[in-house]
Amino acid sequence: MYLMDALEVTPEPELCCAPLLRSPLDEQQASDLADVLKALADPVRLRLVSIIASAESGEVCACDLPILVDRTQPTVSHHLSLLVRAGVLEREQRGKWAWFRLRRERLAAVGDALVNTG
Amino acid sequence: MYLMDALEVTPEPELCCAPLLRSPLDEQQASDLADVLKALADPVRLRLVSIIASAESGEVCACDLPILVDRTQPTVSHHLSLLVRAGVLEREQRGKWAWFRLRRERLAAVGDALVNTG
DNA sequence: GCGACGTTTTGACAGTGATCGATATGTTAG
DNA sequence: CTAACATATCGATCACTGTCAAAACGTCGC
Repeated sequence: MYLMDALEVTPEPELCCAPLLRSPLDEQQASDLADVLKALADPVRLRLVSIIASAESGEVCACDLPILVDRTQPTVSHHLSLLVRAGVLEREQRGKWAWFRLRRERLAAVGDALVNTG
Repeated sequence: MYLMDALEVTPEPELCCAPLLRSPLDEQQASDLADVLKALADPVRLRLVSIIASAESGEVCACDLPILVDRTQPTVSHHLSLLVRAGVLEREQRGKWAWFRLRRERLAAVGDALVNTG
């Protein structure tokens, strides 16, 4: 009983993003979805995501990325941190190196928000 | 035969957007997908899309939108024209009024690009 | 044609963001 | 501890964008 109340209070961890096509979004919902979309709406960041997504091991070392996207190391670092903050990437420090993995559920949730009716 | 060649030359009308997760995007693909995402990555534009998407008649008069999103009429006009240019909305002039409809195929194509593996 | 009304365009401004060089932080090897 | 290296942060610059008021454009009814 008490347990159930406690659980009731905790909002279930929505992956993100109310569905766009079901009903008019309120300002908060629109702002939340816009934040994730903004994180994705950059050519360099899209290339970073696609590179990481198609890595065989499922992860990529940050050290390889500046050459692959033709940007300086600080610029790439900045883009990666935006993607992590948006929940699209996962970061893991291993020794001196930082490795990045894709959070597919999160990307799928954004895709669903754009497509699904409810 | 000649016809088939002619058809072969004409690229089939891609709705948009190479799949993000199948292989590394080249600069052109990334730039194209980023353009559509940029058009969507704004709270006001997302609200406009969601309002139009959930209209019973399937279309909305521009005249009703400024109040609904709490922006001036020129600002709303600007956002609507961006969405039309991005292919997300369709515009139809009817007398003095401009009516807007959602292009669901296009939105679905963007969603697919984010989710599908290829 | 004229006046009223809906819409778009223009011009200006403030805020944001992508980028880089330089510097700081952090980790490992010796 | 120190030197070497990977990454993050800082500061500056430049381009872009959301916003509005004002003006231009288009369409309708008279």
